[in-house]
Amino acid sequence: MKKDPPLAICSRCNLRELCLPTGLNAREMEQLDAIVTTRRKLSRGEALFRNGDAFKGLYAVRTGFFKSFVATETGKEQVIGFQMAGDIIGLDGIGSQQHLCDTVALETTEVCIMPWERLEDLSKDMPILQRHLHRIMSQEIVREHGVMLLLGTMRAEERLAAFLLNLAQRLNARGFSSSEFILRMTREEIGSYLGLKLETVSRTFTKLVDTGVIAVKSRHVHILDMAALKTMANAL
Amino acid sequence: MKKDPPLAICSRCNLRELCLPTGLNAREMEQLDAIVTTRRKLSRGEALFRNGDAFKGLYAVRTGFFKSFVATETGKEQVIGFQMAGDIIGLDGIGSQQHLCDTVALETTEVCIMPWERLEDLSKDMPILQRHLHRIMSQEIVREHGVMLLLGTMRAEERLAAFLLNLAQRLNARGFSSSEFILRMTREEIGSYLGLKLETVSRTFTKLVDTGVIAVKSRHVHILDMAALKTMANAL
DNA sequence: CGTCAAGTTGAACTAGCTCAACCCCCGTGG
DNA sequence: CCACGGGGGTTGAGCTAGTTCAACTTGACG
Repeated sequence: MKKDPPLAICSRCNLRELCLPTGLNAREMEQLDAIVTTRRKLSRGEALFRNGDAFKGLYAVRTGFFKSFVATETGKEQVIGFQMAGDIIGLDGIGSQQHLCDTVALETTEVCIMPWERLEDLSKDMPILQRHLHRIMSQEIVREHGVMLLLGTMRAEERLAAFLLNLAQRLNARGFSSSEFILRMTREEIGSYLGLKLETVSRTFTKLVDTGVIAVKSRHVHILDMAALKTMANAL
Repeated sequence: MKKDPPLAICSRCNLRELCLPTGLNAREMEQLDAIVTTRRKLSRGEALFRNGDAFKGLYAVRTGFFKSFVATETGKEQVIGFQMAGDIIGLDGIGSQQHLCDTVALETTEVCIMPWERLEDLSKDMPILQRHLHRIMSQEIVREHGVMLLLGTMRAEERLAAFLLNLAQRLNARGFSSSEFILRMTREEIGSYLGLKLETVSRTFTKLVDTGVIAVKSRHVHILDMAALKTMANAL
């Protein structure tokens, strides 16, 4: 974790449109730049924060993948999301001022740290930022509704199809191929997210391969028939 | 839907501590009162809003129960929450300025309407309100993590136990009995929320009755052994 | 008093789980 | 350079929790 005076990078960051509000003037941009004074690099398996850690601010993913999960005393774990470049992490901590889930790097990653106090402060005089924060939180709520729908009503094939589609769309929005990508998570982690056992995830993968919808080589996924995949997911 | 000049009621509302920030001075309280100019009564089955409706503001439940649910084009429905007095409804609409789920009254209800523009505006000069709004959204995110854990990892008995406990706690926080209450939703609605079929919900109820943990007479539930129920839920 | 929605219960079925064997990388150290 | 060790992945066989379908009961309300 290195610390230096304003990096003045947000204004030139290629993830700008993803994690920042649009329509800021130069002065506002400058003020925002001033907030992101710290970055942090993590390596595979390292925790960005743990359940119970004090909440200090939000994190914007610059590179790499994360997983967030909640766990019970009895050892059950539920992955609640995978975050990639441009995603904002840490919203769970705002309410109680401490984190209520774990977030761990799935590979080498880098995040920008945005101290919450300063965000709250700045948003008072910057309506665009205020609106953006509200938007991010609201969208996270909506995203979770989708996951609940998936967990509550969909069958294994539908779940996996929806998962792959979601990944594809998000990668596409970041300028990557939406039809060919590398999974950053294990079958077990996918299973935990989808409410399935890893064996079921594996079997469902081979089922999708057998029907010619995708090609899979370990973690390398190639979507061959996007339309068919969409039909299978048939539920956002 | 009746409309009259400032009802000046928040300041005297017995749900104050639930839906409003604490620590407001008289002037701030007055400003907040001025926001809630409208209330709305609904009867059983009536929709507060539907998926796609324009987002106008948040709703604070005054009396009665609601359910919110998302649905797919293919007819699948997932209940994402039940709201009772003091709960805030409508956060899903902030991001896109339109609602992305349905919310329907389960019985005769009344809500206070809080126009979003005015809330956003007022929160600029009222840090306590700003923080409160952030808190509400963050807590909703955390709540949904709990539901995801339930849907992804728990078995039928655990789900129902967790559901009943949650209801009991929330009713208790509102001054009602935590051991005896009336369910406002059908078995089917409970099932939709818990990711189970109505028959499974019914069977699980009778299982809990047979083991002496609860007594049930149609929608009337009596928790006989709170400790045992907690053990079964064993996962928040 | 009849009707209809909601709830219960039974019996057969099945999607996904469990357990277990096996394979395939890939990195490490001899 | 090769052997080996171990985490991740696949596949099979049997099992089980929960679903499905269907019959029946209960209770609220006009």
